[in-house]
This record gives sequence, structure tokens and C-alpha cells, in this order.
Amino acid sequence: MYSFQSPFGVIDYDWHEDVCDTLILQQSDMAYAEHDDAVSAWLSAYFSGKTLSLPTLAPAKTSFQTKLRHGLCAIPHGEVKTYGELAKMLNTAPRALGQALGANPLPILIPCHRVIAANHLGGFHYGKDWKKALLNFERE
DNA sequence: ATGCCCCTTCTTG
DNA sequence: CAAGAAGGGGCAT
Repeated sequence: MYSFQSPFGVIDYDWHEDVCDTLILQQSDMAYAEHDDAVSAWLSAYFSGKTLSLPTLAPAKTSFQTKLRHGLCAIPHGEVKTYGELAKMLNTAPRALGQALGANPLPILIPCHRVIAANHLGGFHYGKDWKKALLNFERE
């Protein structure tokens, strides 16, 4: 487990065999050692306003989540979509999306923070502070 | 502001 | 395998 110091807080991540399988948005200042690898490079670029190609990510547990992951990657940087729109795009129900997004172990890398509810911000597994901060940052 | 419904997963029987 | 509950929502009262 390594950490990355982002402008909004500490991000912890872990991986095995060059495959990133966990990413946690910390809410405290607890941090592990920083490390120079594909993930920290990606995060560093992201918070500099650039977009790199994603590091190798652990495969989703279900085909549904894999489908969802593709849909999410289709959302351009700086834009947001609602659960409803995405649900329609993927031929599924809004509720199902919430389920899958919450189960996503790789927030930010998979831009699940760009998905909001129809009439409000929506929730966020790691705390709405992150969601707000990230969206505000991307809107620049 | 309630109530009921869509769909995928996880937990139990 | 069958049934029930829950989850970052949506739409109609």
C-alpha cells in the first residue's frame, strides 16, 4: 500500500503484479510512503490538469461492472452525467448503477465521481467532500 | 416530502 | 437453487 498526496487529501492505493486493484480516498492525514510508479504518475498528471492513459487496472468482478466501467470512461474530463442518463446509455436502471459504482474499488481512475444524481449531487462512497472537490477542480 | 419501481449483488433459508 | 434486503437513483403523486 502506497500513498499519493493530492491537493484534496491523501490517496492510498495498492497493487499486485503491476495491476492496480485498490484505490482509497483518505479522509484523514494518515499516509503511507510515496512511491514512484504508474499510479502516482497518473494521479500526478491528473492533478496537474493532464490526462494520462490509465495504469493497468484489476478486472471488475462482474460483467455488469465491466460494462459500466466503459460507460464511465466515455465521460469527457470536466463533464458530468446523471445516473439516469448513464443507465439509459447502458440499458439498465439507475439503481443498478448506484450499486455498481459503490462497489467500484478504483474511484477517480474510473471516473465515478463524474456521475451525479438528477437533482442533486448524489452520494459518494468515500465522502462527498472528495466528489465536490474533484468536480470543482475538473470544471476549471 | 412520500411512495413505489427499475436492476444488480450480497446474504439467508 | 429460491427468497429477501440493500444500494451513491428516478419519477409520479
